[in-house]
Amino acid sequence: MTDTLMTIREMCDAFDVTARTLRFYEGKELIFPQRDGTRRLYTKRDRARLKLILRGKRFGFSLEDIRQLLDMYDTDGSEKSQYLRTYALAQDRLVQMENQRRDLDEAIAELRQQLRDGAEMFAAYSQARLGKSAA
Amino acid sequence: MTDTLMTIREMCDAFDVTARTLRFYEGKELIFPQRDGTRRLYTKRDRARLKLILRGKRFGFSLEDIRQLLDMYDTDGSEKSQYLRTYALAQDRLVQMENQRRDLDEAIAELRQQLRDGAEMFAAYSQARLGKSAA
DNA sequence: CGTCAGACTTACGTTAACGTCAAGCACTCT
DNA sequence: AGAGTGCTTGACGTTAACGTAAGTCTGACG
Repeated sequence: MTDTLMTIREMCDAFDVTARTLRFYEGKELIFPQRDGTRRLYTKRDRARLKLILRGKRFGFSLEDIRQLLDMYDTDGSEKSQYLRTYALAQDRLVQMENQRRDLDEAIAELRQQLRDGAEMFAAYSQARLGKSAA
Repeated sequence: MTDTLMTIREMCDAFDVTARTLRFYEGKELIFPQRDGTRRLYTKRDRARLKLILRGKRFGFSLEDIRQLLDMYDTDGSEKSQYLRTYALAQDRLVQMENQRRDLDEAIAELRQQLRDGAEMFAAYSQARLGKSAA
């Protein structure tokens, strides 16, 4: 029943991150592994936090933002202002992401148009090599 | 009829970029302003290229990618292989952007869910301060 | 003629999130 | 005991796209 503590290498394999990354996150105070002498031992709590960190990164949050958000899952329910701050943070981020998506959509549309134009421009040169589907 | 040549400051105002940015792009061989002694004078061609550079940035291209793409608009039509390269580059970038868009969608959905969950978690604490639309 | 705004060159600084050594300690196997 | 493997702590390197500061120069104005 030693499965509640994991070595750094086990963590690397489990989460597909490097040891450097885990130490880096520790330096940034995102996780707090125990020590066996000098070696790190990661608890269930560390794993939960790491999961959230990686999810946060997928959201596009900075590590500093994530450090704040982690407290949202962490606080015991008595820290209302903390909740409100992180809630606001998440909402702001959501707005940013939606804007980003809009920009991305425009860019995609514009780029598609460019590709169509470009395709016309040099169609004569490349008919033999550009994929003519089933012909 | 001096309106075909612009000073660096006029360029900054016209395109909303800093002088440093224009010099930087020149260093990267993206634009090639003339000189009046030591001062830069930007031609119509420079303006056209800058417009494309800024558009490329909106697409998320790196400046190095953009330098390649610029040749797509620039070449005289005889450089077929160049066309094909930049065409492929643009298509790759389009795929990347569509993937990015998909990731972003997922992240937005997930974050929205988190916000809903979070909202429930501390609804009791914050009913008075969270926006209750139309009381 | 003095000076003052702008432009110029050169070069180091910045930010985020790690990567990549370097050098040293702790076990373990043989 | 020697060797090897894994973990540790520094600490400097990396990338992109500029920002910023220092020092010089030049032309126009009063």
